[in-house]
Amino acid sequence: MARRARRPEARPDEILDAALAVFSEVGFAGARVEDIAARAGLSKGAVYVYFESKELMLKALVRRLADRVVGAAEMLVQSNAQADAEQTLRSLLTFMAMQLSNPKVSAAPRLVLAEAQRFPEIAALYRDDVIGRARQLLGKLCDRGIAQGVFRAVDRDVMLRSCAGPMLAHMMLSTVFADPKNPAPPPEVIAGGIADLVLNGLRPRP
Amino acid sequence: MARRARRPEARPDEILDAALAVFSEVGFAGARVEDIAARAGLSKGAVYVYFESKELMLKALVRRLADRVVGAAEMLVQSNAQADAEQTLRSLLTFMAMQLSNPKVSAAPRLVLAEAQRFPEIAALYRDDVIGRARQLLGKLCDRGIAQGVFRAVDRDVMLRSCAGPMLAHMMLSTVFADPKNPAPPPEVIAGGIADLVLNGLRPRP
DNA sequence: CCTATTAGTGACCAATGGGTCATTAATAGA
DNA sequence: TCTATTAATGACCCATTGGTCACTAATAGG
Repeated sequence: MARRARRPEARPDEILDAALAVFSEVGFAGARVEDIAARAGLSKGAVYVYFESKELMLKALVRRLADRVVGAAEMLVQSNAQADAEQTLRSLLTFMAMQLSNPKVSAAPRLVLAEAQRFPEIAALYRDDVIGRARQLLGKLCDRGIAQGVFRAVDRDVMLRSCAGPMLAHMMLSTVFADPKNPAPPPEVIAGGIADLVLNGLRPRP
Repeated sequence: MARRARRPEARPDEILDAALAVFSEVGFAGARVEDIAARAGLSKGAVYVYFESKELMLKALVRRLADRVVGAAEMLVQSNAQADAEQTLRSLLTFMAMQLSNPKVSAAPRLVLAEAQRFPEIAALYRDDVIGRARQLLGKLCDRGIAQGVFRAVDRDVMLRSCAGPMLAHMMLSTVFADPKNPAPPPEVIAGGIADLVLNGLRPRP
């Protein structure tokens, strides 16, 4: 086989990209290291230069990905720190729904959902680094809304489930369970509808 | 090994029970037919008397399970056909949240979420037999609420995501991502909170 | 009892795939 | 240009496991 250029610095990331693609297609157990290597343009042996085992690849992958979605969400909330909480939450929900409609973005959380049961360490990592931060973020936003008088008091665990849940459902429905015969409305419409419902739900009753 | 009594009629169900347990612990690809057999109190060979292959076991399993949760939900809505839509939806949401807090009940949907990507046939089956029916059910309930003047007009796809999503999130958070250090409030409290928020969200604005 | 039937067994086969390592080739430095 | 270093290869090893099948033993019927 044609020998490829030596670019050791770039390898780990390339391998992880390939691993995410393969894992999310056939699952962790079903993925062959040789396929991951091939997709990264390497031989199997080279993969083991950078990662000790297939399982450590999975962990590195989750660690690398944990930041991306939540990080972007935190950024969005922070940059809207002055705006009213209602508008910020609407932007956040819309942004998330749009992101998660993209199979490439949703591949990572989908993979975690699929494998968490089998790898308690990964479940714990995700719980602390993604779910925990999302809960914090929503909690703070919620406090702001309450202070501004636009949200009523809501438990954080209820808030987390009520905001993240529809996003999760939308992700699954627009990727693995997408029905070519009955296409759903475009994501921005769905996202807007969900935001309307949740925001209306958060409004204090007269 | 001690030979067990011959009870051919009961075998398929016993094997599927065992398969669900093993699949949901280690995933489909990670499950060994021999382990499934052992858990059912049989040898590997016997399993192949009843199921042609491991994959057909998975399909049979999903088919058998599809009914259970949605069937119960449909029953609940039907038996409350006279009551007001708001109260019915509250009961439905609470019932689902309680059910899905139980790892034994949630094992099946969790398994489907994990494997659907890899088995398009299973994804299609679940989409039609579970998600489709849930969408119908919520749509009808929604129509009733609108007719009674207690719900405002909501798109069915938004309704599906906004109702099923929090349940899904609750399921994942109370099983795979449960944090022993920060226990969530009891399920009935969470369920009530979610129902409050969603119902308030559905109320027509003055 | 004796025999026919069939549920159930478990040794075995063949393929698969994670992981290793001796070897090769590309580069850096002198 | 020559040598030392190291990125990368791929043939190989071997444990694992889906699936088969010749055989065993429990039951049913006469």
